[in-house]
Amino acid sequence: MPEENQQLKERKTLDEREQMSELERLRHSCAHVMATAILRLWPDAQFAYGPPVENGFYYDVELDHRISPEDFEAIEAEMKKEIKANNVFEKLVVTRDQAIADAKSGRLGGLSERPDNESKFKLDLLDQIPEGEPISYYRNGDFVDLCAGPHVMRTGNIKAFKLTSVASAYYKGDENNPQLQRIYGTAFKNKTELEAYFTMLEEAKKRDHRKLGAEMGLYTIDAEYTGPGMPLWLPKGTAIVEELEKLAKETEFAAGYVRVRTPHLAKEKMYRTSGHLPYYADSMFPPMTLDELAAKRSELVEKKRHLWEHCWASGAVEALKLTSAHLEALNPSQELQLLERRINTPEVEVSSEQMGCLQELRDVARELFQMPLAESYYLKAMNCPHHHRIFAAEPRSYRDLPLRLAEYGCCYRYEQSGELFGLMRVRSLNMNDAHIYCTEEQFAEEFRAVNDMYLKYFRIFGLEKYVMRFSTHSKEGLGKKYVDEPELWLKTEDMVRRVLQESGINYVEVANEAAFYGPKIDVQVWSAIGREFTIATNQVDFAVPAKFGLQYKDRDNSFKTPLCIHRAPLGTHERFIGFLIEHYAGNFPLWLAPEQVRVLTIGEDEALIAYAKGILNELRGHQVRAEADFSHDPIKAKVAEAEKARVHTMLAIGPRDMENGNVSVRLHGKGHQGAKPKGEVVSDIVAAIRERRA
RNA sequence: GCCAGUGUAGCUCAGUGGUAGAGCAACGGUUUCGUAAACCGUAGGUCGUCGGUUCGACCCCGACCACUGGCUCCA
Repeated sequence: MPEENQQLKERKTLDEREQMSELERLRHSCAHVMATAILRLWPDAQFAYGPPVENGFYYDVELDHRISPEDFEAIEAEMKKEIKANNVFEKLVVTRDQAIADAKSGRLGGLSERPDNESKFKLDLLDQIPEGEPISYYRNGDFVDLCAGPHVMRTGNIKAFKLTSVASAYYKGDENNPQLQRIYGTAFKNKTELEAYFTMLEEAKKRDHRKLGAEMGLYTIDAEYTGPGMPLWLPKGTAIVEELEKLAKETEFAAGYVRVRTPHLAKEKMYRTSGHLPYYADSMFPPMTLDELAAKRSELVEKKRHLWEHCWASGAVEALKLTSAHLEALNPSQELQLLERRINTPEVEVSSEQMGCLQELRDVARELFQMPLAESYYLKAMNCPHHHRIFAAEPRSYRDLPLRLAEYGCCYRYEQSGELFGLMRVRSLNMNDAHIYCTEEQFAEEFRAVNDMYLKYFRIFGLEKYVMRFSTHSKEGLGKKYVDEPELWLKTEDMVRRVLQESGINYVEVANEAAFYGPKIDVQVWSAIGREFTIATNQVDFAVPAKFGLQYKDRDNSFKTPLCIHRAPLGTHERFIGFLIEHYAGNFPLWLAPEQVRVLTIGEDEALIAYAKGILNELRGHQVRAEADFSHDPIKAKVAEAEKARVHTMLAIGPRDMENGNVSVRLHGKGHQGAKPKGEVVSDIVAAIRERRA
């Protein structure tokens, strides 16, 4: 099934291919033109896949020469020649035998036949084309490629294109396959659209959370001392973190959640029991092994080895009728038992010297056996097992359910080094986590309530576009990728599907991407500039509570295992704030702004400063994050600095304001709002924060 | 983890096989001013780290680290 899915994704049906938009045709055609150009420069190149993608196209190529952006100019120049030649994209339908012969001659994905350089990827692709499906080539000039099309009419139709980047990719996405160079480019109907696209990219760059995060002093990543992927939250960033926590705590409290706190570490047994270790050990930090007796232990092991040797030499072991093969198979407990038994069996005849040696050996073996074992602790990569143990901490009745345990717990995941990305992919993460334990009857309602909470958050943050990706299991993965409970899977997935349908949530179903313990829902949202983010996840767990033996006593006095819903609507602080930075372009609404208000004085009159301080203190008394700028700079400079720092509200105070009991208000990015009575301004600010106004 | 690219002051960037430069920020002073930047001065860098080549390396070479673009992964 995984392979099948992969292929479905890569190999569109002919019908689907006919659906290609005009822009996709153009881009796919541009990929052929790029291949043509690359072959002019490096005739040995072997091509694999070259599809259009969301923002352009790519072509995967195998080539000894490492293509770098410095080569783009030359490739683009060759592409321009091919475009200027205005060759027709000509479709040729061939027989399978013909295609195989052409691939073997190196003709497919080439400018001519290439003896000793067969079109190996094309041969493999041919193999995947189902019997009976027509096989076609597309030819432009000398370049002939195995391709189902469709294409634009002529190479000259490509009016605006640009190569953008080079990356590597495994053939068919499988790391066991050869690694190919993937050359990315994009193409548009005309130059204006191409330029608009690059302008949009520039915009996105300006909103990049890494750039804004540094500029605004929200967080820093100290790879040298703290470690890569482990952000340090600076005071300004912490202000945002804590606002989000406050929002989550208030929302969850109102929805009947209770809060818990759990340690960052747990013994190996925790993750053995939960079943996470076999699946995720690689993405956890390696365990810390606590063994205070390590030195003593190795000393005893050494001593025991010597004693065994001595016993062998003295013949004591033969007297016990033991072979070395026999001994090697023993574990410490068996070893000890065996020694005890033989020593205490009267009919075994050994000399007193031999007996002394055996007894000494037995004593060492016993001491070793009785020593406490080393303990391994893992940094927690998820909160669920800890919460399960809280569930297990006391007897539970059906009257206690649903039990909703919430925690803003810090987890640690050993993400692959190449995977780290600003705040979006980190190794230390704070999750807005909660686990809801409920009965099967309660499940639908609980699940619906969780979804409602997501929608509520979307409104607060002004997220208009979202989709919930509902991931289900595959039969083939049962017992491998997924716990082997076919009926429970189907039943639970049905429940989830029904709730999604009934509550009119926008969702898509994706096969084969569930968590190992149950179906999951990933929440995708789109930022203000239309970039997609997966911010949250919501999972059903029908397996792990049973592994921990979690039970509640039902009405009929029988014990039952609860269902568990894992949910994290705000995902991790890290990713969510990274998303918000881009979404708001760093211009946070008042309630989230790190610096909500800055009081700016005009002039340095003592009475004026005192008046300004009064306002500052009043705001702080209301828990408003307010700062002051009483420096010597002219007001123009103070305003410029505050605007640059993205302070939400600037209160300028000069002699005129003081005389009238006013302050003059300026909003970041919105300019001067005029002077208003002091009290009115303060209560407005406080109300806007309380209501979390956009 | 894999492939490729990048690494000069807190930030944005110049620069050269022969002792490192600018603007902004910082600090000190002058300026007393009404909504995006008054003026003068001072200080700030083992040019990512470690090795190699060289009379001499920030520059050339190698390894490592980090970041970036992808791939793979994502409880």
